[in-house]
Amino acid sequence: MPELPEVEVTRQSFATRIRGARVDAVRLGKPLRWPLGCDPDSLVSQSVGEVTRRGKYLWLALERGGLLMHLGMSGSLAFSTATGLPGPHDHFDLVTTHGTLRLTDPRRFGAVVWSSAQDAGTAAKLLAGLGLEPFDPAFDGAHLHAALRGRRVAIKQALLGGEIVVGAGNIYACEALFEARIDPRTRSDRLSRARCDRLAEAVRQTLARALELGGSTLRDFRDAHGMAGEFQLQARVYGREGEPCVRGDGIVRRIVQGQRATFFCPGCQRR
DNA sequence: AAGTGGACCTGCTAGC
DNA sequence: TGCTAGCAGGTCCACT
Repeated sequence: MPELPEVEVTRQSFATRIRGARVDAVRLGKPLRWPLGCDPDSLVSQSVGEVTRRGKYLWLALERGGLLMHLGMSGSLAFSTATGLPGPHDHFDLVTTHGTLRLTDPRRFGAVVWSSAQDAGTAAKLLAGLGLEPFDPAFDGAHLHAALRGRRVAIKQALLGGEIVVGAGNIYACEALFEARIDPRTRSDRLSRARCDRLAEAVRQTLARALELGGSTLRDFRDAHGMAGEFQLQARVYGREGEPCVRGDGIVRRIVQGQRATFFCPGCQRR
């Protein structure tokens, strides 16, 4: 579910409220993608610091380390002072003096991983090798062009890979390629510098716009206040197979790349 | 090294 | 109405 905008919207919706709280209890549900990596009780009494984001990961700083959180495909976080009894898909509760942070994740591709200040362990491995943040000024056409050199994969898959730029998942990768008028099947190393300029800009614009709108609500995305996003109303190609292109250049097609659906307009998106 | 496909898990929906 | 196949926002890992 959550791509960068959804993760960032989630972060913003509880970061300030949880800051300075003290952990009272931790409750675990079913196993997530990775084990927590510590005794849950060892988190109790630690105070909560900043909540930051790297790619689609959230980092919740605690006194002696922190928690690296990922929402996977179906995860969402809620932060509330009136958290009810856990349901079948509630797999992590961080009960604090300011409220309870709860991860709900039906498919359990998400994760919450402890990382101590001394030994970052699994968390460090997960963050290693991530590409630039899309809003980092260093992410531009020149960077993209250089990073794509020698890569023969389709540009769509290079964007999704996350080693060049993080944050664009399946929806926003499709949308950004549409904005940049680039065929998602284009071989990465065949993109001119000028097209890389356009694509880098399109990635930033697409993510920024989704962020302003509060993220996507493809199914049931909610931020930690329970607010729905509105980007779905803005998707120009994603999920629009068979519909006329909004530019009027053809009919939106659906293909499969790397076992993921890709939507694009063969009329205005060129190789 | 880069590319490919499988794996993880559950819920929803389209189609029969 | 009820069952089943197929699909879903991510990304790690093993293998070629």
